[in-house]
Amino acid sequence: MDTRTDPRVRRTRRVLREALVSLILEKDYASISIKEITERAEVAYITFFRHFESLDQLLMEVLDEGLAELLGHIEALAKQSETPALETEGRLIFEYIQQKADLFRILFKSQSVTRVRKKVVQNIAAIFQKSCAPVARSGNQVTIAILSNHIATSLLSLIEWWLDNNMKPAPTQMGKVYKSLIIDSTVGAVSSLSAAATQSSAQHQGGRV
Amino acid sequence: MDTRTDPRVRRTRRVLREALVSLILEKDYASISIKEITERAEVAYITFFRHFESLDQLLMEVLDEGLAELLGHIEALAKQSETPALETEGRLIFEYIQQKADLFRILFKSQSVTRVRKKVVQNIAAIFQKSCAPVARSGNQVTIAILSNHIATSLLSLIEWWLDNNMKPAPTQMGKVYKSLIIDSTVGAVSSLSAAATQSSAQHQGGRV
DNA sequence: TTTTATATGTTATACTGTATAACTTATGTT
DNA sequence: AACATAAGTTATACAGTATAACATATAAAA
Repeated sequence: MDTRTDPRVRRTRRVLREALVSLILEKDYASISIKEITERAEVAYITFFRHFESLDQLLMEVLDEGLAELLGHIEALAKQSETPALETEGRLIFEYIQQKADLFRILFKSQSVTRVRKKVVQNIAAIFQKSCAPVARSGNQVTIAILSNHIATSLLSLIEWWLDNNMKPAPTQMGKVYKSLIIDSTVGAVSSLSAAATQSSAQHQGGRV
Repeated sequence: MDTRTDPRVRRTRRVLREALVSLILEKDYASISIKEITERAEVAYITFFRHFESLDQLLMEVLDEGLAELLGHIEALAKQSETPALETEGRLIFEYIQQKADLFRILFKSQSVTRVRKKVVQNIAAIFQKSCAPVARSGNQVTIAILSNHIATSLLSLIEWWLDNNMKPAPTQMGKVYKSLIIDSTVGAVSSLSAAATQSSAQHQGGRV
C-alpha cells in the first residue's frame, strides 16, 4: 500500500483491519461475521468483498503486518551465542510483545491458528536452523529439524503462556527463562542426540547385510 | 453410552462420529457441513440435532474418547524418573500414536484446535505438575507452572512434528528424543531458574525499602 | 474548474447452511 | 400384539455469503 494508492482505498482497508482487531479482542473469532465488521468500520457490506476474498485473508493481512517485526527480533536473538547478549535479546523480545500484546493475543485467539501458527513456527524454525550452522555438523538432518522445531514451538508456547498469565513475570525474568529453558537446554541435548543418531544409522547399515 | 441405551441411538451416534472422522481426514474441518456429515452417515439431516448441539460438540466427543487413553500413557510416563524406564515409556507413547495416527491428525488438523489444544495442554501440564513434587521445593510456583507448561507443549509439538513427517524416525528413536530434549533438558534448567527466582524475590524485598 | 475515472453506497437477489416444527414410518421393548 | 420412541419426510424461518445493477461521492487530470 504505497502512497500513490487511492486514499479512499487506503482508508477503507485500514478501517476494516481496525474493525476486525477490535472485534477479535472482545469476542470469539468464529462468531465474527463480515456484516459485523463492515458495520463497525462504517463501510458498506459489499465494500469488504471489493478488497478481500474472505475473512481469513483480512486476518492474515493484520497478522503479517505485525509478525514481520517479531521475526526480526527473533533473528537478532538467534544470532547471539554469548550468555549476557542472549538474556538481553530475550528480554527485548518480551518487552516488544508487551508493547504489541493485542496483536499477539489475536494470533493465539483466532481460530485460523492451525494455518497461521504452522506458518509462524516454520518461519521461526528456519531462522534457528540457519543460525545453528556450527552445531549442525555434529547432528544429522532429522535431528536439526527436530531441534529447530522444538525451539520455535517452545518460544511460541512460552509467549502464549505469558500472555495468558497477564505478562506477570517481568520481561527480564522471562529473558532468563528463555535462555535456560529453551536455548541452553536444547544445546545440552544436541550431544546425546547426535550420538544416538550415529548409533542409529550404524544399526541401519548393519541390518542391511 | 452403556449397553442398556437404545441400540438405534448407539448406532446413530457411532455413524455420525465415523462420518466426521472420515471427512476431517480428507478435507478441511472448516469446510465440513452438518448436511455433509449426515449424508455420509446415511441418516436424516435433523437426526444430527437430536444428538448434538453443534459440529464442535461432535468433534469434542470424538477427541475425548481417544485422548483419555493418551493421558493415561503420559501419566505412566510422568511417573518414571529412571533413565531406562523413561526411554521405554517414551517409545510406548510414540508407538501408541502410531496406532491411532488418524485420531491425532484430527486433533492437530481441526480448527477448534485453539480450545481443544489448550484443554489438552492443561491436562498434560497438570500431570507433570503433580509428578514433579520432589523438584517443586526448589522452585517457586511460577517456575513450576512454566516448566510443566513447557513439557506439555513441547511433547505435543514433538508429536505434531512427527505426524507431519510421516512418523519417520522410529518410536524407539523418538523416545530418546523425548527423554533428552524435553525431560533431561527441563530438569537441567530447574537449578538455574530456581536460583534466578530466589534472586528475583530478594530484589523485590530489597526494592520495598 | 470542469471533466473523467473510479471508489463507495444502495437495493435487490440467489445461494448455502443452520435450526426447528409437524407429521409419518420404522424399530426396539414389554 | 401393543406401546414407546427413534428416525425419516417435508416445510419453513433465518442468518450469512456473494454478486449484480445502478446511483452517488470523491480523487486525479484536463
